[in-house]
Amino acid sequence: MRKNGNAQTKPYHHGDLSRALVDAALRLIEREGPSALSLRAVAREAGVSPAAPYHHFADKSELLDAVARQGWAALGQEMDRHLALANTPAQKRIAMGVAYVSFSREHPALYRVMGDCSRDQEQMKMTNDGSESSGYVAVRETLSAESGGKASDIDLELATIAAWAAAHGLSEIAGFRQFDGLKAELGGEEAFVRAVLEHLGMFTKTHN
Amino acid sequence: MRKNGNAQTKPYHHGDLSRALVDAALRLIEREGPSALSLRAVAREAGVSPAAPYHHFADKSELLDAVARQGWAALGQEMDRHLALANTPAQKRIAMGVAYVSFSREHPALYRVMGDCSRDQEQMKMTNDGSESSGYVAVRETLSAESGGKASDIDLELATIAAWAAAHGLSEIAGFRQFDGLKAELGGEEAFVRAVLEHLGMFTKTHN
DNA sequence: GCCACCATCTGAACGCTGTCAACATGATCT
DNA sequence: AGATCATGTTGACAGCGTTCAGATGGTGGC
Repeated sequence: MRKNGNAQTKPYHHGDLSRALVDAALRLIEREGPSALSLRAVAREAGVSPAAPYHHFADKSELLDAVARQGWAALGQEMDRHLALANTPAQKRIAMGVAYVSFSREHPALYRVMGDCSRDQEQMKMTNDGSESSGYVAVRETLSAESGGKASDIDLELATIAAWAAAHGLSEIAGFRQFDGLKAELGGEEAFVRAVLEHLGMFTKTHN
Repeated sequence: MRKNGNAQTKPYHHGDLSRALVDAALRLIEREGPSALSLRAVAREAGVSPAAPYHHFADKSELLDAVARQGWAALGQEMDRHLALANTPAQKRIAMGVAYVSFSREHPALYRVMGDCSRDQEQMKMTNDGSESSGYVAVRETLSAESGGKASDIDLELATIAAWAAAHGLSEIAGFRQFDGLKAELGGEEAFVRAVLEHLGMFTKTHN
């Protein structure tokens, strides 16, 4: 009845409404913020009736899922781009963190939708299949390289999770007004983000 | 016209509807989840008409604000409780992190409301006045003690922000299913959280 | 070339939501 | 006692997600 699989088959009437709806949602989200993102508004933006999306998505959350996937893909590209500019593992680790937080700060509404989707599904939805996201793997590999390959698998996993948690947490609080003074002092938000990330383990005792 | 200040003056008809509404919201949020938290549902739960809340809160978000403040207060108490059980600064740092994440994991719906409010107001709303939250100060003091008082103010601030970001980030991803195996291996979710927090700065180079 | 089929889109409807204006109630002050 | 005003109710409005019956029009079989 309803397509749940790859919605890539060309539609008949519109042209490609699935994609048009996602694009309309992305446009709306950047223009009006996440609270303005109603199904009806998306349909309006795409120029179709409020019921039209239901032939392509089971419900609103499935449309938001598609938007979120687009967002995670873009974030992954951004991390790759920053990664290519860094040389040492330590530089790479920081570069990925800065890329992650910068993206979330430049597209806060989209990042919010991405986070809501992940939370609802209780997983990082960065790939549509069940495999690990390329970003997650890249972080772990960088940490592995930084340890000289001497870290155990479990330590590596835990450190990767910690890094991811820090990036996500910083993404959500970096915009708080109480940091405005500190940002000015450090020369901008990116410098602030970099500084925070560099202070992550400042007082963590060495592990055995 | 509408009270925006301390809504603690005893109401006439109901008894204390402001508080009753917040309590009803907390009850609803734990029972039905955050998506069921509509103004009308809260009024229903409190046994009043849908328009009654508007004599105590300007709009829905102001009611949620009050709920969030209650949540931050409870979280602060929980952190204090864990703090009292730890001895060394390092233990205290970890204990506060575990307390934070445990609270958010035990009351996920409430924590979501708390986060949404903070995000909308672009600040950590842990106190109703503009002062720094006691939790934030406690973290900074612990980190200061751990450094032996030798860390600069700015380093201390950055490290505190990093710690807060990590705790918040871990709160949001700790429930993801992809960590279930790791949690089982480590002996439960709290052990997992503790392990992640201890790996926070695993590969961070020493600062100068 | 025609027709039946079916994916796609529309229009109208339902119950829900947040919010408001008008009105009712009743405690408090003089 | 009577005025006042904070508090509560009722009824209404637009907008929301969602569903369903029916219109539309491209596609494959004959």
